[in-house]
Amino acid sequence: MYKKLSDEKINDMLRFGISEFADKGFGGASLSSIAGKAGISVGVIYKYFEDKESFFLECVRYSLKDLNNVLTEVAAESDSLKDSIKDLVHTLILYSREHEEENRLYSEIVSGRSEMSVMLAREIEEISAMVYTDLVRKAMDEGMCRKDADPSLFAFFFDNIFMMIQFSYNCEYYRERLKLYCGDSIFEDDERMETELIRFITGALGVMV
Amino acid sequence: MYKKLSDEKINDMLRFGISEFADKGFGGASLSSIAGKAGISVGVIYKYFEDKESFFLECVRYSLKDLNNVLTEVAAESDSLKDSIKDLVHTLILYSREHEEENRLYSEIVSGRSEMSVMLAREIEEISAMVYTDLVRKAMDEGMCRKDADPSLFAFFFDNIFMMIQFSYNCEYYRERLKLYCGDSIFEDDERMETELIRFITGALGVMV
Amino acid sequence: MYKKLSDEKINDMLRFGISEFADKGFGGASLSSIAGKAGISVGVIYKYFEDKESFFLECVRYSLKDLNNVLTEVAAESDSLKDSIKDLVHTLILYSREHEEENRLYSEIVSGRSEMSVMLAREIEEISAMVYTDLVRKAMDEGMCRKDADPSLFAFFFDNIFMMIQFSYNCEYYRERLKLYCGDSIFEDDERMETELIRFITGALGVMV
Amino acid sequence: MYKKLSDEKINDMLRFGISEFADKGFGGASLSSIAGKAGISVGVIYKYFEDKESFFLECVRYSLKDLNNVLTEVAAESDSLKDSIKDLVHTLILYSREHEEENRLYSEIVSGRSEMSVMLAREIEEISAMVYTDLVRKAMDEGMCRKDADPSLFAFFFDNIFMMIQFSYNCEYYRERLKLYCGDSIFEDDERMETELIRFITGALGVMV
DNA sequence: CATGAATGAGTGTTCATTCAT
DNA sequence: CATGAATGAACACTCATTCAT
Repeated sequence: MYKKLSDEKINDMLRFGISEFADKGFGGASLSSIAGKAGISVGVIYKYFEDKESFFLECVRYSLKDLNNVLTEVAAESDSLKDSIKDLVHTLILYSREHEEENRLYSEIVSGRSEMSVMLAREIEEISAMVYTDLVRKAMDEGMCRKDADPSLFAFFFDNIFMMIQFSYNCEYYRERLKLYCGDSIFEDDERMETELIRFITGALGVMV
Repeated sequence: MYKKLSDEKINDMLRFGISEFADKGFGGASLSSIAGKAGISVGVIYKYFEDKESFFLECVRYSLKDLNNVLTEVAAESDSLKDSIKDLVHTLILYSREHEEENRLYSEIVSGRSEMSVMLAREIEEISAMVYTDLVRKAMDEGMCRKDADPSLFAFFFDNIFMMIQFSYNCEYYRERLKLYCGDSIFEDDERMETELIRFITGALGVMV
Repeated sequence: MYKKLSDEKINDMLRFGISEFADKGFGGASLSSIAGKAGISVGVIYKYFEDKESFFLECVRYSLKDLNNVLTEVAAESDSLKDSIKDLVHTLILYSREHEEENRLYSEIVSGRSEMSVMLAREIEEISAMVYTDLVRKAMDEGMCRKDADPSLFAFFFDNIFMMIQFSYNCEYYRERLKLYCGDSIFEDDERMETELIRFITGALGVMV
Repeated sequence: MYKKLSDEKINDMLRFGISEFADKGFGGASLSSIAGKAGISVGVIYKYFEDKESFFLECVRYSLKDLNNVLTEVAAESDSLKDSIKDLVHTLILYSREHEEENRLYSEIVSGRSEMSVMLAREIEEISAMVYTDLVRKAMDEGMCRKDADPSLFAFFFDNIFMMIQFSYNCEYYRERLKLYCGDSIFEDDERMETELIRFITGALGVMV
């Protein structure tokens, strides 16, 4: 009670929010359940956020702020397209491994049907869309990959696979689906995934060796 | 799973269920609204199904039973890998265009968190997993594509892109995301999508010309 | 539970609604408290009414449908203005005595500040406004009362007193106020009230003897 | 009832309280909104008052202390009953015009159901009850009006009309009701109201000319 | 056996009230 | 002593589920 929620509690509020939204979806999540788990009162959520939607959005932002940044930073660092892909794929798999909840929340929002969807898509995907497209375009200009690609769509396809990898490590349906293709062992052999993914993408882009 | 009541009514029950679940999601859908639209009583849903979730699952099965079959049939028909890809991509885009509801429902289940995810993934994805993997394996055996591919994972990546295309034409978040890459015009230029997708996939698989 | 609320229960729902709204006002009344007292579930109120406001309005209508009708009928029955006033006053006091709850609800709505106010005023007051005005006008035409009156305003003043009498028998503040003027005994001497009220009004209207 | 804090702030607290209670009613008013507008903290309200109701009562007292005093002073000033009535009616209409907030608050309390109703009625109505009764009694003694009146009840009826006029200029329901009798124009013709009200009352009291 | 009215637990949200700061 | 963040009970309202008819 009483004075200023400790930073830790505020953090808990968001963490348990993320967890609940990731598990039950926006509609299924209950604010009082979140408050209970975080050891705060329902009212306090409304001190910090306008309503359930605002709170959800903040959870999403808090959760995903690094997600794509990590990848876009990696994309910017490497010199050649080839290295970029290698680093991206490596980071992607690591990230998928280490951010279960964030990735499940991500999967939750992409299936949402509210007006938030448009806003969130812009916020979350805009930068990576630009970065990946530039990556492809630059490689084309520099003769580092096939010349006949449509950079926007190739970047899009490429990002599609990335997105699906994240889900495939973290969301039940996707996990099971990956098992159908590769068996349980795939979850214990990240190197295999990494190698093949690099092959697939460099092949698609016609990356020069 | 069920017995009497005019077949037509049972059909309506499922069709309107599909429509409502696709539009509003599992949580947002209301059984009485569905019953109302189908011209039956709520009670009858409970005669035929255990609870909302069971009914939802049956709607999903009913809706998606052809979804991937269409693609697997196409995959089986063509002789060469190259033709298969061409036909698959063409069919995929057509299908994405013409089965809005099914695709939105598909997106609803993949993000779902029920214990049924495992069962559903098997039911829905098993055949295409096999077919695509075989397609790649056969092409490798016949020397029609690169030799160094892992057929399971390459089929998986390839199916991932297909899945994302379906969502990208039908679900809000994904649609907005595609716009970020290509602008609004992409939704009026299916040929562009088709061409580039074929290029990307044939490139990735190293399909021989 | 289960099939069709008995007519008695529906009646209870309205009666306890009236009682709660009369006691606590629109804002202060609680639908679950009403449901509890009436021995029904909250949900059932929503089966019968759109929302709290609709339910409130129905309670008001149910409660007040006779209120002014009683008076307007009396006004129509008598031949002379003098007799009308006598009968009206008599009926008014009887009614004030016998319809505690209705009168308290009436007092509740007149102090309301919602958009309902305008609608309710029209529904409840329109007929008596016309009847009383006509009563005065007719008496003027027939030379039964003073000629210099403004029939609309005289009818209005006259109805004002009627309204206040209703409140003065049923609402705490008004009751106490009446006591300040006349002492407790006034509540045990309806004849005194009746006689004086007739005198006051006939005097005001200049009724010919 | 309270002690420190700059007098100005205490004043603000009450003034904004009055305004909020008049606009939204007891239930609708929010203490933090009032505190916010008055530039104080909610806590300070609780330092000075037991709870919301006590604060409300103090607002009422502060607001209404002059309300009836104004009229009772006017009643005392004039010599003849006739002049008194003229002056009272004139002042009443002016007051109704110029004290919207106080009058709406007045209407809020009279319909209130708290245990304080009794106390408030005494505080607010006692003096005018005496003054009006004396006015009538004195006029009777002096042969300035009819002899057969019951001074208490005649004063009561007369004050009833006054109260209703106040509400009819300021409260939605009552305003609409007045419109039903006289049309919108009545709100732009105070002279008409004044003239007729004087006629009605002098008639009722049988004031000698 | 279909019906759909009734149930009641559960939701988001508000706000009077408390008391650590 | 004023502050205002935190509390939590209370509200209107929804809807999956039940079972008398």
